[in-house]
Amino acid sequence: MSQRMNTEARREQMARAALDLLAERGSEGFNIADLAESVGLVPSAVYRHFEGREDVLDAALDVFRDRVYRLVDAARNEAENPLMALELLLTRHAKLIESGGAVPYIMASMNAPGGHAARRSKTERIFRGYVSRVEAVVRDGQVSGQVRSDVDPATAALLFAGLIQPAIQLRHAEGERFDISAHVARVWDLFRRAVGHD
Amino acid sequence: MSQRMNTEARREQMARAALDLLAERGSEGFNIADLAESVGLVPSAVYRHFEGREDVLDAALDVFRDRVYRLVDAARNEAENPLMALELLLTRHAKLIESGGAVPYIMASMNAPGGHAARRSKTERIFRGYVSRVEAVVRDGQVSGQVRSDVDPATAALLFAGLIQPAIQLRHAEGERFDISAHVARVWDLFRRAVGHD
DNA sequence: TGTACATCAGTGAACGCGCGTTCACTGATGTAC
DNA sequence: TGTACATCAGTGAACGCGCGTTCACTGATGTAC
Repeated sequence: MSQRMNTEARREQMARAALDLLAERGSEGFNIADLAESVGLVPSAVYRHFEGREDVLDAALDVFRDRVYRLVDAARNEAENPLMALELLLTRHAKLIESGGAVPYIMASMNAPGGHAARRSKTERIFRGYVSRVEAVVRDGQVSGQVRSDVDPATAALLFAGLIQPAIQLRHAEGERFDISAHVARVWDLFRRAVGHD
Repeated sequence: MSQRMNTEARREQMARAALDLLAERGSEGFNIADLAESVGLVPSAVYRHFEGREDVLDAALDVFRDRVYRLVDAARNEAENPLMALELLLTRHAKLIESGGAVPYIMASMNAPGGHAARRSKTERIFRGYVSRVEAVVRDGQVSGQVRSDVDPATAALLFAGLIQPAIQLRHAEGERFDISAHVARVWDLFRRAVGHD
């Protein structure tokens, strides 16, 4: 028998591990056997802590949501002004992509059609939550005068989300050869010019 | 016995049908039984024309590739100048999304991690081909003077790809309530400001 | 402080469903004479 | 123009693998007295 844990701690651990697997292989490739192995247990042990596969994915998405939202909130709190908050958020996304962190890949894969209906609507809610948080930062930028007042915040927020998504894909395709940080720096210049003054 | 067809015609028909199913349900939800049904045949009939599931998906991606590249080429040929070509391409993407066409959804889902290795590398090649075609249009724009010469064409092309991707996702999430055409018009203004003069 | 008992996380064997795939067959269509 | 034959697209039953899920069990850990 492996190391015993109380069910709350185990659920947490498994949800995190599931998120990592999700990032690597997508929901299509995610399976209970691999999840169990990644935490050193046997497949049936998973059912001590989750109702089933979908329940695991649901918990993984909760972890994902918390991480993404925290990423935006942290950037907003730490930066001196709204535009710098967005720049900080963007470079942190880039860092996560470089280090193989799960968050960006999941965000990218949320575009995919199909899959479990409830799970799909959950990822959509998470994405909308992300975008509306970015939108709030854009509004801050308008108040502070950094962002032009004729810019539609919702549109700018979606544009911001679009700065990273194709880059994630190229990174996945070309690996190390694609310099994410350099790309992000260049695309940030374009974004600033799009929403800023002059 | 259903309507007989020679194998070339049937392959074509099935590849197209497979692309539609792929757009609706993703590769995860795609299955041979539904494909067969959608062309009025029995599952085993599929194997008269394809080696197996992956072979079907491969053929569907060929159809997809041809359509996407043709979309870019057509916009480039029909428009008066490079910037108008990109605008035309963008509005056509929007139209396709509105009408539920397969192309945009597949493009979006190409971000997803996991899946068959060969298939994945194929979608990556297709995406790179798309981006490099857009990049060529951006270069044209620099030659014609519409696009600033300090803009990196590859970066601008990725930014362009990012204009549509998040919109596809919101459209999927919010359905009719999300006005894609209006969004695309607004985000185009931002893009033009990002890469154009003043 | 030690013993008896209850709880509950982890195990391993087995089940069963979905689904891709195979194969011997049918019968329509096109070709040779 | 009609008959015999070859070809080959479509059929349906059956197979088998992968994988999610169940369940009776084990034994570690924590609690009551």
